This record gives sequence, structure tokens and C-alpha cells, in this order.
Amino acid sequence: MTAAHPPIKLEPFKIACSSCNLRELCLPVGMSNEQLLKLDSLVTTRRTVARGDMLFRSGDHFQSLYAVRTGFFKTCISSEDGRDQVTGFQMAGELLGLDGIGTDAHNCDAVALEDSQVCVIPYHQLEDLSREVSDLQRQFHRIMSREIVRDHGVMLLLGSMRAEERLAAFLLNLTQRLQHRGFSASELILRMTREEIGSYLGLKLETVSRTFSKFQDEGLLEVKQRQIRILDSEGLQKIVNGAGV
Amino acid sequence: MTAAHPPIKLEPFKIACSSCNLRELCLPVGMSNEQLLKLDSLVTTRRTVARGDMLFRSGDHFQSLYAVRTGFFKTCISSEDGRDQVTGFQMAGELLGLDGIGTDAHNCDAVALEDSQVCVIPYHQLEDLSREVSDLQRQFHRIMSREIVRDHGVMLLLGSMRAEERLAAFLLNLTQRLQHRGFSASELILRMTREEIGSYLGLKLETVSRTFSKFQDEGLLEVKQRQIRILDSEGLQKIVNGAGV
DNA sequence: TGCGGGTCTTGATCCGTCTCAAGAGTAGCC
DNA sequence: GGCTACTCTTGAGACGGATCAAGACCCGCA
Repeated sequence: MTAAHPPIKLEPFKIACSSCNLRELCLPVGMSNEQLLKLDSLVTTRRTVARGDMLFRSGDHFQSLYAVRTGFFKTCISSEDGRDQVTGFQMAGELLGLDGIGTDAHNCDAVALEDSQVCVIPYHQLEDLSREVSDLQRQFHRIMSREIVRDHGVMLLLGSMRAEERLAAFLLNLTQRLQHRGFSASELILRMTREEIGSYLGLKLETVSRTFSKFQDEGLLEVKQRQIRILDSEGLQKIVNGAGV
Repeated sequence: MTAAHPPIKLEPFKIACSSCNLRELCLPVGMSNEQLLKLDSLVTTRRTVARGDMLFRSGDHFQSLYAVRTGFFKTCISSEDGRDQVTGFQMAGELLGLDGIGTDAHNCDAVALEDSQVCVIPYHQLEDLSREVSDLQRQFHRIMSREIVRDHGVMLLLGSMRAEERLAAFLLNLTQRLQHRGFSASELILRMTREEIGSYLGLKLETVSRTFSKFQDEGLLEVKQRQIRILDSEGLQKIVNGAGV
């Protein structure tokens, strides 16, 4: 860096929903360009979260929602007696923090599972703008509603599926979401440990590991630590649909 | 009915959120009287649902939310292969149908567990009004957010608790909600079968029944079919907190 | 290159819940 | 009142996943 050059701008890309490549997945869905400019003026900061760090923790005052821009998160709640439950895994374009609206305090911990970046969405400003822009309002409501539907799906999984069915459903869900984002439908790298998968699925890590091995033996998957290659996604789907019963 | 009398008015009480005794639990929370009048003009119809009948079913076009006015509901989803999961029980003041917003179609069945009455809240009108009345917007968002938090709590229950812990948590949750509505904290009548409780808690009906018997043997409860008397709610709380481990 | 800690796999055994089965209690209805 | 259908209780045995334990693998780091 020589004195002859002007100082390097640390924000080479303007933060703007209107030009974000995730706008077809995230809050901007269904909004016009004009409307997006208004959203741009609201979402002005990003936050970088290193792997293992928390974006927020349970009990923190709730002020903003966060949209995952890059990286991968888990959310988890823990009860007073130390029980722990992973309630979700979030990837690019998904929102974090919806649980904080009801009580003005976050209700779970959000932990980055790899180095990540999120867009900060000041919640009160979002409320203000969504009173003005009905398309934003609609999309926001849809996102919340879909989170509820997703949660009910997890209840079904936890309440009525066996270990193999749970893991198969989990893998299909992950690959589907990755596919929406332009990744391969058959190869994925797990960003979470067996224990975290187990917590999400209501299983112990040993059971998760055994089930991976079983799937591999049956030719459904190729498992190399956290690298997974799906060899027979229809076979997985059959397992989810209770073929093993 | 004689001709001398004018026709009997079938709506003896005007439908009005502003004068509803549930307004401290339901959508009107936090709204001024003036604002409530606007809500009144939106919520103009009630619907009666006989015990066993469905308010809506999965796949129905989504048009309205419903606020339980009297009675008791369950919501349940079923997967393609016939698996069934009760996702919640709703009582007076609670909203039904939030899961339909995301896809414009209901995602679960809502079944009345006793003769019930609901207020119909046309969703698009609610969206319109909540752009105008920020207090309504806020309360609506809170309700959705709390549903998400509730769902996460159920995930914790299903993912990490044992049968006794689940049932104890369920009973405490029920009595707490009933108490908010002015009912006794220690006596309740279950409106659902053992099988429905089991589905909600991820247990078989035999296990639910056995666990009730166990609680009775231990002096925590008095169980007479669906009549429950809580004798030691602190004891139940201890069980939830893992005292049995 | 070798060390140490975290993560993952696999085996053996145990326990909680499910499954199957029989019977009791209850409510609705002719 | 007596029938039927549904719901609930209880027992015995089976099974899936948890637990405990040992060792393998992998990565970051000295």
C-alpha cells in the first residue's frame, strides 16, 4: 500500500437487497425494484460471525432479524436442567431470530457452524416498512408461516418416525434446500457434527453414526466423515415413506 | 313462532372484539378502543363446529384465520404414508390456521374436540388493517412468533424427554393455560383421548395410560377417566426438570 | 513429524417404550 | 335396560435405541 493510492474501500460491494443474488429466496421475494430500494435503505449492515461464535443467545434483547448471507447456522434451545435441543439449521437466504418477536428477547442460541455473514434487519424498521409495502408484509408473513409448517413437520418426524426414517428425511431435506441454492443434489458436506444431527433428530450420536453406516452398507450413500454422496435418493424417499416397516 | 311476533333475531349478541371477554388473550391485545372498532368491522361472522367435525382440513384453500371463542380443538398433520401427528391443542382465545399463510392452503386438519365456536378472521382484510393499525400488526406478529417458540418447546419435549417428563410437561402446560382463562389450576377435564395425547407427545396410548396410573400411584394426580385432579404440581414440575433421572 | 483433542465408528449390554392381547369401564342409542 | 362401540387399563414379551466402552480417524499445531 503506497501513499500514492487512495485508501482502499473496505466495502467493495454495496449492501443491497436489490442486487443480492439471494433475493429470490429471502425477504425480497415478490417485491418490485422500486420497493427493493426501500428495503435497501433498511438493511444497511452486515455482521460476520466466525465458526463457533454466537450470533445471539437466548435471553438477549431482541432488536433485529438476521438473514443468512453466507455460511451455516444452528439454533438451539436448552431447558433449565441442561437438556439441549437443536431446533434448526439455517443456510443462505433463511431468517434467524423470528422467535424473539413474541417476547422482545431471543429464545434460542444461534451458532455459526462455519464462518458466516448475515444481513442485519432492524425489526422495528421492518415493521414500519411492511405497513407501507404490502408485498413485503406478505412475504414476511409467509416466511413466518412456513417456519411454523416446518416445525410441525419436525414434530411429525420426532413423534412418529424411527431412526432410519428420521435420518433419511433429514438428508433429503438438506439436499433439497441445497439444490434450490444451485448445489448438487447428490453431494453435500455436513457442517454439523453427528451429535448436532442427533440432537435435531432426537437421537444419540452413536445412533446417527450407525444409521449412516447402515445406509452405506445398503448402497444408499457414500459416507466419508462429513462428505456425503447420495447414491439412491429414491431409496431414501422410500425409507421416509415407511418402506422399512 | 306466531305471526304476531317479529322474527326472532338469531344473533342475540353482536359479534364484536371490542366487547369480547377474550380480548385480553386474543388478537385485540394492546389495541385501543378506537382501533378495536375497526377490528369489529372485520370480524363479523362466527362459525359453529360440532364435536368431531373439522373446521378446515389439509389442502383446503386458505382464506381466514379462526379465533377459538368457545370449545376446544386439535390440529393434526398426516404424512402420505398415513402417519399421524397431533401438532397442537387450541382453547379459547387461540388462533387456528396460521400454517395456511405460507402456501395459501391449509396444512393441517383442525378438529373440534367438543362443540365449539370460532370467530372468522378474513386474512386479507387482516393484512390490510394491520398495515393501518400498528398495534394490531405487532400483536399478530407476536402471536406467530409465540407459536414458533411453542413449537420449539415441543421439539425439545419430543427430542429429549422421557414419557413421564412429557406427560408432566403436558399437564402443567394445559393447567397453566386454563388458569389464564380463569379455571382451576388443579382440576381439569381432558377433552382429548389418550391416543390424541399420545400422538401429541410421541407416545402410544398404552404408555400414556400407564404413566397416568403411575402418577396416580405416586400421589401426584387423581385420575378418573378424563377428569384429572392435580395433587402435587410441584412434584410434576420436578419430573419435568429431570428429577426422575 | 509427532502430539493431543475432538470427532466418529463399532461392539456389547441394558432399559424404556412398543406391540400384542385380554378384559374392564363408560357412553350413546335403540 | 341392555346392547354395541369406543375408550381405557393392565400384563407379558419383543425390540429399537440408549448407554457404556474401546479404539480409529482426522485436524490443528507445536
